[in-house]
Amino acid sequence: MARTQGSHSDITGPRIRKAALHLFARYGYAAVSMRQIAAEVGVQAGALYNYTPDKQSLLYRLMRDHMEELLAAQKALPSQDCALDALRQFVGFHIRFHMQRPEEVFIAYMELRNLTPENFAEIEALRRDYEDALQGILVAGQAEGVFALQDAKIATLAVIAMLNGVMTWYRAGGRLSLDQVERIYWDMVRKAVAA
Amino acid sequence: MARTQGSHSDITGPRIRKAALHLFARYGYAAVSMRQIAAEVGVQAGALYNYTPDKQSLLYRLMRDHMEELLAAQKALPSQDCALDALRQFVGFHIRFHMQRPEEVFIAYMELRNLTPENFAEIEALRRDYEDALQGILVAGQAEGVFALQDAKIATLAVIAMLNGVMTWYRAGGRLSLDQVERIYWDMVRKAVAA
DNA sequence: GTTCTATTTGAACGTGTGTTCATATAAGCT
DNA sequence: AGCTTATATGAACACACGTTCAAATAGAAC
Repeated sequence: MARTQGSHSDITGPRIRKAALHLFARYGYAAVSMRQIAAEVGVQAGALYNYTPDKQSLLYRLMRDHMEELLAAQKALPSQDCALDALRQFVGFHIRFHMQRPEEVFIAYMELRNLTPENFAEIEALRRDYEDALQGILVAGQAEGVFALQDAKIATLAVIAMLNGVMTWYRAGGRLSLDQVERIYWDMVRKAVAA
Repeated sequence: MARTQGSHSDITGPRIRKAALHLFARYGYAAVSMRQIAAEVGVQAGALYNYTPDKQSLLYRLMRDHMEELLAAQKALPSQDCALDALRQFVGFHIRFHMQRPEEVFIAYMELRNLTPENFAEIEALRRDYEDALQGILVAGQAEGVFALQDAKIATLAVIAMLNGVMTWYRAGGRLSLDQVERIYWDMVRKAVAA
């Protein structure tokens, strides 16, 4: 049981991250030990330290990678002609992206308080970037006259909170398809911000 | 430092619960030790066990008391003539009740996974009771023809998720008064479920 | 087939965990 | 003033924690 250059190393690293992801999502960062993560990978605890400087970095990197993926995917969306289309696209994107990564999403807002202050600030900045994208759409829609909002910032947070609620109940194979879920939420969001 | 019948006992008990509330809300159940709680109260760790059988019960009782208070207060609301008024009343109640207990609210949905299965089932039942009250209003409104919902259950969860979002950003003394916040959210909820 | 080195082990470090319990203490009752 | 008893102490229990590191190991390179 030793190395295989660019083999064990390339395999163990991702497996550790995946195990940490599952366990943090299931039991919470503080309740999961390095030994549990190691056991899930099939390795001794000491071996983890070839891949992460410490437990905190394991959490931070999971969150940062998730947020950066989210931002990159959002920025890659095709631009739309009107705010209504942009909002529809955003709602569909948000629901689908998050549905595909329930564990990352769960960790990303349950474990914020377990980040060191510096790490927290970085993640929080990424989150604000994402919120700003939605807020931009809402403000543009107000200018177009298709949206009517008493407060754009609060509307932004309200829409995201509502959409994130999907995560708490949706289970693949349940009574509703993803398409249906998307339609239902789009209907509510559209009406909530409508002029 | 010993007892005062119906004095130390009546004082230490609540102080322990209050300390646990603050610390669990701030750092999370798993990250808080019995010794930290004891230190906050100004007592040794062993003394806590005169007031709680174990750490788990401390968490469970905080959550159960909170949920029962919430349910009792909700059931005590005056009945309304129409679903629209009932929904407006519910939105106002929900926002104000939760704003007054940010720590209890935070714990009640961040620490669910740290409950034993039996305790979790009980809390979850209480939560469902509360959701059912809102769902009843929405269904009644559909019958009256004032609400139009593709799916009443999802609308219920969406409204609650949206309202709970307030907790993540509202700070007393911020740029918006509670009345303003209530108006803004009521505006969005009303439109989201409107026929 | 030998050497080299990336990778893993396994034990150890110091500290902290939830919980228990014999002992000490001080207030209430008579 | 003395007795009783509710309350709190403080040490101890067995175990778990994150992290470190010398030593062992096994694939890659020659």
